[in-house]
Amino acid sequence: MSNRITARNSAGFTAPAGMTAVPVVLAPLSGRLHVLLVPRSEDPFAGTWVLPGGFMSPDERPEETAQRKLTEKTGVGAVYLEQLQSYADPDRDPRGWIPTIAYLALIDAAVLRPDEHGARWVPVDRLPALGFDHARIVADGVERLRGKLWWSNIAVGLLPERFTMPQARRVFEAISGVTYEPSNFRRELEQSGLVRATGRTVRGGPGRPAALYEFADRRPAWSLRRSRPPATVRHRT
Amino acid sequence: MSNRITARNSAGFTAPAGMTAVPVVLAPLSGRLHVLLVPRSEDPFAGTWVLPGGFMSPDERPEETAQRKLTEKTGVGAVYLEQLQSYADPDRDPRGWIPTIAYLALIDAAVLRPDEHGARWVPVDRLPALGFDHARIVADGVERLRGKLWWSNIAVGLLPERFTMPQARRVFEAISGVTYEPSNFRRELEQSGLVRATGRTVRGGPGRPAALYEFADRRPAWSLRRSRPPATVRHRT
DNA sequence: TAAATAGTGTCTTTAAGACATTATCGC
DNA sequence: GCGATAATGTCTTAAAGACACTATTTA
Repeated sequence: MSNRITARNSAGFTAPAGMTAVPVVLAPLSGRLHVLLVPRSEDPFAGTWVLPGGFMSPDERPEETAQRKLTEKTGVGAVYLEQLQSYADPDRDPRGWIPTIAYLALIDAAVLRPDEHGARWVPVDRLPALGFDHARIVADGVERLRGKLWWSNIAVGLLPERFTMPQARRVFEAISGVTYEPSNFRRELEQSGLVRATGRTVRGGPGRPAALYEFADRRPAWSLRRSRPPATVRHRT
Repeated sequence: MSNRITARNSAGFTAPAGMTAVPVVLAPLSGRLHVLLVPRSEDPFAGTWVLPGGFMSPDERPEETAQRKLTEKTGVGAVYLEQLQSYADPDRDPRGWIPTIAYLALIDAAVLRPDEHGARWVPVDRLPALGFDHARIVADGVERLRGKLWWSNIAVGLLPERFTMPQARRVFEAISGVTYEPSNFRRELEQSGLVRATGRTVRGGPGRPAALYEFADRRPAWSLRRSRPPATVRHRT
């Protein structure tokens, strides 16, 4: 027996049963990259963890759906939201033909709040079994974040407005899973053209005060670093 | 008056009126990057040029739709097909709520055939007015291709199975719009780890015969070149 | 003043830029 | 042998790797 939801449009053709949007919310927590999951109470996949997505309404742009679902589950807006990709195989959802558009959503680690609504932060390398094709979607989100980390200002979403080099370094390390040599890290990030010193410093614990930096542009942007497709012709006789 | 198509699912909710897939078929032709367009005869946008997409059926994976539409229009299969992204704003299609998934499709310049079915190759920097949001989709496709050119083996889709360095160089130049210095081009492409010499050569016109290369892997892969996120810690006491 | 943390300077290594030179064809 | 095209070699320049060292804080 199949109790799949079906749909038909006013021209008589079969239509998708619905359309969903899911944010893959990532944040570095205690040195490791985490993803925000919610428990699923209904079938299918009751009892598993899933991404906090939901159905789009016909008057909503998909980013709005992703943003709305995120806010409902965490109370925060995403600092950074970009489309990941769509998953539309006919059998990806047992309920019927329901394509989904996945979004990568990044929020400042500082504004994270303890779980409400049962939502939970889970390390991306320790995922439980997820419902639907959400494990694949999380993997795609992590890959995108890692891939763009040094080539764009995507980290805007993961750092506060002003931050120190060591702070940025710890965030980058949590995402990439490697340990950077501090002085080279500083040089690379400065040379990337993505950040600039504010001239201010912070002190707190022991040690020399750290200089505060900010992103030159908080809108999505690519790194200015020139590494580097092959040389173009300059002088040729 | 609105004659938009609407749809409702068996659970009583509004559903998308349909779902489409569109391939952005790119190929270098006579030194310039071209995109495959078809004339649109029906409203909306009758008389404009559009991408050769079409409606998905409920039992079809979206890549299959994109591939099928491509074959219907050109008679060839894509060598390379990757999802670009989705466009799902409620008002993107005057006919109704019809999200679309766009695909980047690359085909070997050698198997291109003269236009059939009225399809036409148009230089991407000389586009006429396109219907729907297809101008934006083409731009996104071109950007993706350019962005991945040196960092992946995406050029697999644009070159024959065996190719010479000058041949590859001309293809790369058509895509990026710059002129590469031949010997450095060779060095970079060899060092990328993406291609290897076959040991064979071709002769034809005048001049020294060119060595034939092939891609080490024809499946999607990233370049091995190490350029380069900052150094990781090696020796620390 | 010691421990802790942040920041600077610099030498080495590697990759890219810019050619000049050499090799091998068809005519 | 000559023009045409492909391939190799090499010197210069720039960026990344690998630290040692200096600067400021709190306890």
